[in-house]
Amino acid sequence: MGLTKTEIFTAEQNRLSVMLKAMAHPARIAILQQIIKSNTCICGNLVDELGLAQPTISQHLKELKNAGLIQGTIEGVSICYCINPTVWSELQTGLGMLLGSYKDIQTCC
Amino acid sequence: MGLTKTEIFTAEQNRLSVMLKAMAHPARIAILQQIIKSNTCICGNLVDELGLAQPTISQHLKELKNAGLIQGTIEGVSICYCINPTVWSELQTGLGMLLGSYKDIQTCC
DNA sequence: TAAATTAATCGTAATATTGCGATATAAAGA
DNA sequence: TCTTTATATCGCAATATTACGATTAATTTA
Repeated sequence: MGLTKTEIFTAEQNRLSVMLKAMAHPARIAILQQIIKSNTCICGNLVDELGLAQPTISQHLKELKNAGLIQGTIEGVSICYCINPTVWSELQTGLGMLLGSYKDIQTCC
Repeated sequence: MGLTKTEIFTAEQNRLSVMLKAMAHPARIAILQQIIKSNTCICGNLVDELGLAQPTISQHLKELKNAGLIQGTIEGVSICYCINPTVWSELQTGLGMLLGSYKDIQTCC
């Protein structure tokens, strides 16, 4: 298989899982942190900052872009990436709902 | 390959990515929601609630347990699963740092 | 126009994930 | 003890992910 059965879940569950999967890699977490830190929008210097090859970085950027978390605009020869504010707040809302729904009161387990 | 280069990232980045990967599947999101909703700790009725086979559910539970997000205690014949409060708050902190570090002020992209 | 720079894409190898049928394990009840 | 019930594990097939060398595409500069 290797194929996720998305049809038996809600659109919200599938959407959140797509965003989480995009973030579920140390390189992509590092990329997001870099983009946020260097608020001038980072370009291809990610290859220098992280220790991964250029095609690998490019692929990780693509996945973040596919999930909608980041967006890129052409800036001359290089490309300027930044957080997509809309999707970022969608992520915050979705995660907030899930994480916040648990209240540490149960004495069950 | 298929193998993540964890050695070039920080422990925090790797740890967060492990927790996110555990959550990055609609079935596992659904399982977490069920566990939280039925605060009496859910057991094997997940198989009925979700439309997945028993071995598949068992495997998803294992991955959530491996990431530390849930814990299970034997309750007679069945097993009682619940959220691990410590790891849950670790996750909230880690995600809060990452998500909160972005301020929507940039006019860059 | 030619060279340089930057980033995407192609192709491939190694490994991981997903899903499930079949089977094993372990505790409870007859 | 034998059966039932609840889960875990094994093994497998299909697919996805990760990483990167080689190459391509696009833009800027000489």
